[in-house]
Amino acid sequence: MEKKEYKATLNLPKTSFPMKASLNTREPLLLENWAKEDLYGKMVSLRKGREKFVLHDGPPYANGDIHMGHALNKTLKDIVVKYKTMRGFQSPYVPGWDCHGLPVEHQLFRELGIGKHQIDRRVFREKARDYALRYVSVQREQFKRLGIFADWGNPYLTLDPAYQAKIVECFGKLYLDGYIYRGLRPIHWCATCETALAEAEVEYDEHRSPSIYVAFSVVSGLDKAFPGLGEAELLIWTTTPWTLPANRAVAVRPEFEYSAVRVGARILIIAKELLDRVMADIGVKEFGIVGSCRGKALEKLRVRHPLVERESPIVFSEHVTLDQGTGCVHIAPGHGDEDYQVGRRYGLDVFAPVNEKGEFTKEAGIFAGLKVEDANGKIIEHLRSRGTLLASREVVHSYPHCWRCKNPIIFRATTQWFLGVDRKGLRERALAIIKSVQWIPERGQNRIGSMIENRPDWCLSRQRLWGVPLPILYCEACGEAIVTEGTLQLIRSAVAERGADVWFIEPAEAFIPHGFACPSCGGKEFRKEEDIIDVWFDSGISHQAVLAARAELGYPCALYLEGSDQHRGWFQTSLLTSIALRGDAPFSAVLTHGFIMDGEGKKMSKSAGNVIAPQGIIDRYGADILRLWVASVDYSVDVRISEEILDHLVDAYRRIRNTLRFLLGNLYDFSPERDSVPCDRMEEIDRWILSRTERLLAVVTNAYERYDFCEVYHQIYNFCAVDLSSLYLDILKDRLYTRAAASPERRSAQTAMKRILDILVKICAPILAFTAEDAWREIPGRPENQVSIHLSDWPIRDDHCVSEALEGEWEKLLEVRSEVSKALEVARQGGAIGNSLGARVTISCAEGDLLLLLEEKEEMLADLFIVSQVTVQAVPKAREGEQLSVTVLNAEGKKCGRCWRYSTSVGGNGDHPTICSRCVEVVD
RNA sequence: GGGCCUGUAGCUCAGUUGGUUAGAGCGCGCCCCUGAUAAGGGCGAGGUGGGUAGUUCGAUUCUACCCAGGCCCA
Repeated sequence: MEKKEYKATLNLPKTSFPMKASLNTREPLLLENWAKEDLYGKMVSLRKGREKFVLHDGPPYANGDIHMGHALNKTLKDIVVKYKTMRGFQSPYVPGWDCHGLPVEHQLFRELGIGKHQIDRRVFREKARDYALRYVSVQREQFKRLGIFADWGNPYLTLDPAYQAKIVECFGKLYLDGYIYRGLRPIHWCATCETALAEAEVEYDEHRSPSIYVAFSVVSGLDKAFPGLGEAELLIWTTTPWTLPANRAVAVRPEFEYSAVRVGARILIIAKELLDRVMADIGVKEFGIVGSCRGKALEKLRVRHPLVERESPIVFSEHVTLDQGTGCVHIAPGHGDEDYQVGRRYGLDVFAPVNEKGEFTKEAGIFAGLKVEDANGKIIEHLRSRGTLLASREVVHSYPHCWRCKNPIIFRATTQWFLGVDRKGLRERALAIIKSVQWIPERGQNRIGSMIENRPDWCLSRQRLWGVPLPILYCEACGEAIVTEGTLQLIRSAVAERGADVWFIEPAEAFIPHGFACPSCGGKEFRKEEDIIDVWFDSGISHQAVLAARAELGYPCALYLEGSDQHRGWFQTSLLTSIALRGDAPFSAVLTHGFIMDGEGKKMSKSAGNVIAPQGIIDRYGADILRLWVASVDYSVDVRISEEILDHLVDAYRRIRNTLRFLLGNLYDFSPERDSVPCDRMEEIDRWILSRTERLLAVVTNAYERYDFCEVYHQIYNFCAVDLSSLYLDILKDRLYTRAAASPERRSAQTAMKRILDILVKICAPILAFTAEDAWREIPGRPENQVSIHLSDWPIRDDHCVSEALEGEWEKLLEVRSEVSKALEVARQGGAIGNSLGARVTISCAEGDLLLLLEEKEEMLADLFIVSQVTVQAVPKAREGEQLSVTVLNAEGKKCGRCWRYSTSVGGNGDHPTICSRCVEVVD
């Protein structure tokens, strides 16, 4: 027989699982196939009656294409859902979208090229609805392309009439339960957009403001603090002179020390620690301290308003600091949140003589009609003329701006509707319930806890167009707010039937029960509230509109999974409403992830030009590469992505894919029922790798349970690269290819490979959703009725082949193998050998346990080292550290033309003069 | 400015309850193979552990400050 013909007698790998993935063309075909099979539907129905694990989707905003943040978030969710499904849970996943709110309004106004007052509300709302629905469908297709399994045909949308009705219902219930109140309160207000802004709608940016020092002369009580001083002035510092007309107090800190300082003809009271800085700032070089006291002693003082004829009290506030200013802080409860809080404590008047356009009202006296920004100059002049101005300059500092129009905004007291966080002990209950929720990572508990502890009441009203109306009516006669079971019932059913637009179509009477009269004055005429509800309320009650409303889900659910910014957003709004409405948290656990950064750890932005979009990654590499990236990073902190990182993932993917391919390729003639070899009759190395594989399964399963996907990734990857590719499979080639196809040795290897493949493909499946599916379909002996790996069960651990002792021995053998490799490399570099099969290795080992082990395993060492011959030699006990030495010589005999190993038996058979005796047996 | 968080080889991650020469895989360099072949294998070189100061016999691991970056808030 010729050399070439011997090749035909080998069992070389065969598989239709291609080396080249071509994910960008292959994945869409799988998606089509999954859709045709209704895989999501099957996934849910397969687990009917099983224990539930519901991950509740936080609704992304229906605006624009999805970005990496969306991709990360949805992929993490999908990994969880796929894993839990394989574990046997019923894990339905209903996706949602947040459809109302300012972003849609902004985009739409931009597209239409008009402003808030230039369009009919009903016409605008129709357009807004179309706009949101357009992006729902854009994003839905983009999410599907990522391989996310979800109830795409039946998502939840906050603009659905049923959802809107639930918003009305929840608001109504909270109202009737006493959580909602109407109050005058300063809020962020954009005078340009003429609207209140939510906290999330405020951006901080540099702004140039006046920086002035103003004296408030003490009119009474001075003797108590500074006996005998006669007269003095409290010095304050502010960057918003326009808030001075609304001044209602001056705040100090009781524990600070205050000095009375003579400056020229006047005596100023300033916090002692800030004295030098203030004097330098107002340009005073000479001054003398004439008295000193604690802030506490200032409490009974009254001071004269610097602009108008009135008096202000001194109050205490923790927010007075020594960072800047004078230690005396001007308080305008109508124009600042902290001021408001202080004012509430002291019963101060919430005064804000500024209208919605940012102009002073007639209550502001001589400043009436001026825009507040423009009034600063006039106010400063006025102070100067009254002799109360000590210094005036300008300062550039961080200042709130409107996220839409980018103009500086103001704090302005307006009538708003609030959810009282301290009503009925809500805050305290929330703080307690937080402790019973599992936060992943744990620091999330601390984070949301301190936020809830400090958060102000929730302003629920918005002066906008696109949202659900506040279901409140007012008596025309007396202004009484009307919210009753009766009105709510009418509103709720009208909204459920016709959508929230009905509020703006029908007259107020449509929502008034027959014969109803104002309980306060008996009035019969009513008008509707014009404001809408904050969109955070929309998504915040999804636990009622979705979890509680859909039988397949259920309230509460197992997990919320969002970016860490949602500690202030959705987690909190969901928690507060859920506790108020149902008395408990809507989730058992909350998992958060970080944000996407570029390769340098900087945030992505158009202007920096470092944006990487998911669509680009999918087009170039495929969704599985993106999914693998998601799994590879530690999402508990910010994650990075760059071309370099993606390149590495492509390499890693290829390694995993080729490992699967090699396993598949060597199982083409293996029938599990017919050919499996029981564990006790397997080759030792096969038992060893099975032991390792079971260990991998245990470690990976545990990592999935902890949502530690990057551990999963590293374990799988290292197993493929190290245990399999460079070791086990490399050694196995000889046996697989050259032994008789049905020999026990080869079947033993295949039995192991089949088990490895089953496990590997399944533990990859939640991550490599597409690749695992393709590989799985190629596995021999798979039950025909299972249409998808995603409908299969998680592997059950088989302890039969697990052996600590065996793994322990092998750890030592592998150390020897590493020594042999080094020696082989030296021989190779010296040109003595090429392929390691050209070598004969002699191991000299000192007497001891290792020697005994090597002698025991001597027969298999040549296979283990992939050389032709191995001899183990005992040497006398050597010095420490020189237990082992390896000698490499050319192999004995001739190279077998079939198995390529060197053997003295080559030439021994007349019929087959070019092959070794072992191969002769196989060929004959 | 405040709260929370991050900073270990080019990359992704380990680890150290303070203790001998800080690990893995990839990438990189050199080499081998050509029966996983747009694959496979071997060897090797890479880290002042963000910086400074302190506590300690000893710090990457503890403390303070600083720098860089992130989320949230002001």
